[in-house]
Amino acid sequence: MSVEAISSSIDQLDGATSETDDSGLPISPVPPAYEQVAIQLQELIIKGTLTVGERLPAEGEMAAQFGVSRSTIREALRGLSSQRLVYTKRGVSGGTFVAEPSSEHVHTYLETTIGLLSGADVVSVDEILEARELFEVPAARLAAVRRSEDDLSRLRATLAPDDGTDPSHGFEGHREFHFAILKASGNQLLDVIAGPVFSVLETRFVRDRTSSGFWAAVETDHRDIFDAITAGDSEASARFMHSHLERLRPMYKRFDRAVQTPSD
Amino acid sequence: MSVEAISSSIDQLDGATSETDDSGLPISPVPPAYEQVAIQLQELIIKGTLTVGERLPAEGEMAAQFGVSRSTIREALRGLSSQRLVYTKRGVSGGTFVAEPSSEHVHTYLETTIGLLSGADVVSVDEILEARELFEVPAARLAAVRRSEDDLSRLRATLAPDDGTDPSHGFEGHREFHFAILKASGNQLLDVIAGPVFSVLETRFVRDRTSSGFWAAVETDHRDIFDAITAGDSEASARFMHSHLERLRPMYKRFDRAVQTPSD
DNA sequence: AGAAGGCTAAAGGTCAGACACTTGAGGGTC
DNA sequence: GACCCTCAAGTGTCTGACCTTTAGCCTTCT
Repeated sequence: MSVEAISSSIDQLDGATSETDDSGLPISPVPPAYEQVAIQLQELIIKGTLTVGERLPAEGEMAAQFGVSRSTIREALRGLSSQRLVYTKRGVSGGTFVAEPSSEHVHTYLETTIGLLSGADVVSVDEILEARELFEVPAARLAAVRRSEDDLSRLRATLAPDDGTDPSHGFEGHREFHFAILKASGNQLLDVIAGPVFSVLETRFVRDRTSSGFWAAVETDHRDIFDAITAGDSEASARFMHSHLERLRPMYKRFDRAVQTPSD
Repeated sequence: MSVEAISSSIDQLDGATSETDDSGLPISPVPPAYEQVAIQLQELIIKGTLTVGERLPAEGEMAAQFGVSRSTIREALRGLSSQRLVYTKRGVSGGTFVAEPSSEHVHTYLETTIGLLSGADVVSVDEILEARELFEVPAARLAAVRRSEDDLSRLRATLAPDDGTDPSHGFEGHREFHFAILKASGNQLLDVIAGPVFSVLETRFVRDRTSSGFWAAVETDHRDIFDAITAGDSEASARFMHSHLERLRPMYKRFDRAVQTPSD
């Protein structure tokens, strides 16, 4: 699985001719060398020829193996590392290593990308809101059945302290509560996908603190959901989450298109 | 919005000191220049300072603006282009341009990443199967209400022709059918998210053709769902989809962990 | 006049080689 | 035995050159 496996899997580059062409013409533009290298390495990683944590050959060695210059190799690696497929370490024990897939990276990527899709009007707020409901209502249902003690205390921590109605609590508490629900759903894939959808709504559409009465109502909703989850009542939990999201909906819609305030 | 906007937003690099540190120590490792450049450009794109389709300055110009070499700029750009934030064109009218966000790219990325997450056992098949059900059942429900004529004919095309029970139809037809349902749901976000989840199941867990009796049952399920969608009966549609997925479930589980067959 | 073909310049793609910086390890000194 | 120094391997960065691609322009031939 080490360097030998790599060098045996490598197609030396010279005048590669790919066979598919978007425009339907028989000719095909040769992709740049850095891209070919990146693709080959990516395949080795995806197929599992290169295992997680494994160290790739040094840049210079790879350059020799692929028959390209070190700069080309580096450009390929930059692409892979920005996709979190590899990471690099400096120093004598340094090198390029196959990265461990992490759901956090996916979260970051999705948040950025969904934000861009919505900013470019490829997807509408309504679609995001609908998707959110599709994700979070089942999440609440699952959470009621699966929540651990840790989940419960995490949820409890996001609720406003007592009845003090701490005004500063609203926004952050709301955020944390919903993330905690997703986590408590016990399905990491749901968590990692629904999290960014929610984040985008929060960061792109909610700007100002709304009236304190509003946050009080939100808080009440949260407590209802929390109680249902604590009681293990999945249907009530789903129902409360549903009506909670209905209450929130107009808030997001109101701020739609009011983004891009040049003041940061 | 052009070069001036960029140069005014650029932090010339020399001895930048970031303030956050994972290990909690007061010192902080300075990220490589290419990364700093990439981050700055990424922010300009996300914030909308650089608009879609806009051309960035030539590599040489940016190198001068950032106070780094052209290689460093290029490494930064490779990272951005592998995230599909920018793309490059060669020739006299060439350059680096801000890319239009596309749901296809998201699909590709998610498929790769979810595949890796499952390959590394970060998420289990059960989680993927559960998430799929969470996505596709509502998709079927929505499709029944929203499907256009195009959607219907696309769906119809994925069904086996008549009763010929074309044996080769099974797998591909199944694939197409589910994608068509997602599309017919009318929610692109749901489509772009659920699509890769389904793809991963198909490409990583289903390998062999199962018995023809199995595919016949699948075909019957598909027709039931199709009829319900055609009739606009959202609840029936959801119900049929649900039982269809229950039928499929053991198939995926059976092939779990039987991956990594070295024969390609 | 119009079409075909070649010239040119701008911009990305690639290369070679050098040097700087980082970091773990081994060895030497007190 | 603890501390410091040096060394080596590897990534990070720079320089400067040359190649390749491509659109527009210009020339030339019909």
